[in-house]
Amino acid sequence: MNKERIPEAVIRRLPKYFRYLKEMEERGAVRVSSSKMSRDLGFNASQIRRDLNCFGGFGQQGYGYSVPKLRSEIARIMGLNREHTVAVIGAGNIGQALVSYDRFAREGFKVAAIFDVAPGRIGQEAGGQRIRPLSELEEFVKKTPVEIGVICTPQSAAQDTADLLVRLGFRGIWNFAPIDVQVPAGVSLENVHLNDSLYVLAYRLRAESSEI
Amino acid sequence: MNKERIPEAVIRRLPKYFRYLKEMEERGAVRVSSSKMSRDLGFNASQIRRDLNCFGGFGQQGYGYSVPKLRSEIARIMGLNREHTVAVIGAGNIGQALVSYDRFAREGFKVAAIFDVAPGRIGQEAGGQRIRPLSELEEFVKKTPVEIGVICTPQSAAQDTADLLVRLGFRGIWNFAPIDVQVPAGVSLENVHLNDSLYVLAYRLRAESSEI
DNA sequence: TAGATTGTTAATCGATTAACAATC
DNA sequence: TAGATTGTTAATCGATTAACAATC
Repeated sequence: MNKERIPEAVIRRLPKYFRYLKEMEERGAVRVSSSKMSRDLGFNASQIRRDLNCFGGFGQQGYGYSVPKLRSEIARIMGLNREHTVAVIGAGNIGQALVSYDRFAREGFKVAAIFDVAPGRIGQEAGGQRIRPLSELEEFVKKTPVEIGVICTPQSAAQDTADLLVRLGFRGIWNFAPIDVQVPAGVSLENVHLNDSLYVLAYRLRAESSEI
Repeated sequence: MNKERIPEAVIRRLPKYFRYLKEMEERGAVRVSSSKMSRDLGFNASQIRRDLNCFGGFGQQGYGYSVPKLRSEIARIMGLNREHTVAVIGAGNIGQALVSYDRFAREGFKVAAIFDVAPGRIGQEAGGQRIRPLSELEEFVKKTPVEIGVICTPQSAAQDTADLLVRLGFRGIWNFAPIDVQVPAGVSLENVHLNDSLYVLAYRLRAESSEI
């Protein structure tokens, strides 16, 4: 077990391990070796053992890893062993889709409420939730603590929304606006950037077609 | 200019350069230096010069880079100087949100059609498009060539959908299902993994709270 | 010309992979 | 015990950063 800072690359691989182990467990597997994981996930076996050892010695020489134990350890490391509460800011297409997307709820991320500023949207329904006026957010979080704010506003409102969420004590921000919002240290942030992903795809299409 | 393979890390930074230069151009900036970009983007200035030099010597000693020229070069490199056609497979929450999201259309990614298999969805409207039966996809792409397929199906149908898209000659796949789909060489693929991003956020929340 | 800034080589840093002793 | 596989150190690889000559 390594007590140093966890490299970003390792953190980004944790969800892959988790998804893999969850599937293995559902299929009834009880043990797995780093070499089997290597074959299935396409990561180097040394890398897998090294990654897992950042968090503790979960394996056993000569045997490998216990699938249920390793899955539950990784869930614990990622904080997936408890529920998270989420508030969605912006009830446009993406905001509504996220509220309606039951997969997140099934994985423990519960949408407590969805907010918007547009009078035409306030009061409408989205995913079984009444869309509330953003002006009620402050009061709402006083009654119902919420950890994660999801920014689904237009780009122009994204940074202001982030500032508001920080001021109201949100501890994590999941940003879908196509801009890197800035938050102070202590607030966790994931900028999603769907656009960037599409741009990278366009790049590859162009590169594939022009290089041969 | 460097004729070797472009590192993945450089490709992932291209969208950031593009967004930045677009904004600079809209504000009327005509020149920019690597050191100014470094301050604004938070990348090292050497890295920026090195990145841009992968594709060509776009700068001028003593002056820097022309904003409009660099923006248009990067647009060309990423294939953003032309339109792309897109078909969305799966008219659930995310599929419908993507069809309705006009930002993609504004950036040159036009949704030609949206498909589903559920009788309850077929014939309904989403973002001004009639939802078509997936069985019509083959016929559709014969008449209207489509480059990019967007997988918005449930996880269980994702790989089959990818296989179908490959068979029908799609050149790029943008996958929103929470699984790494496999495609043969020559087909470009971006797995989005919204879940993974949320898991990483949960990890950081947990790490922030337990390390101090 | 003098000043500025690129393009590019060299140095550093960090991440990945290989190797193997420890041990179940 | 013998075989298997981890945990961990050492070697390699690649990406980032620093330095500076080239040159506008």
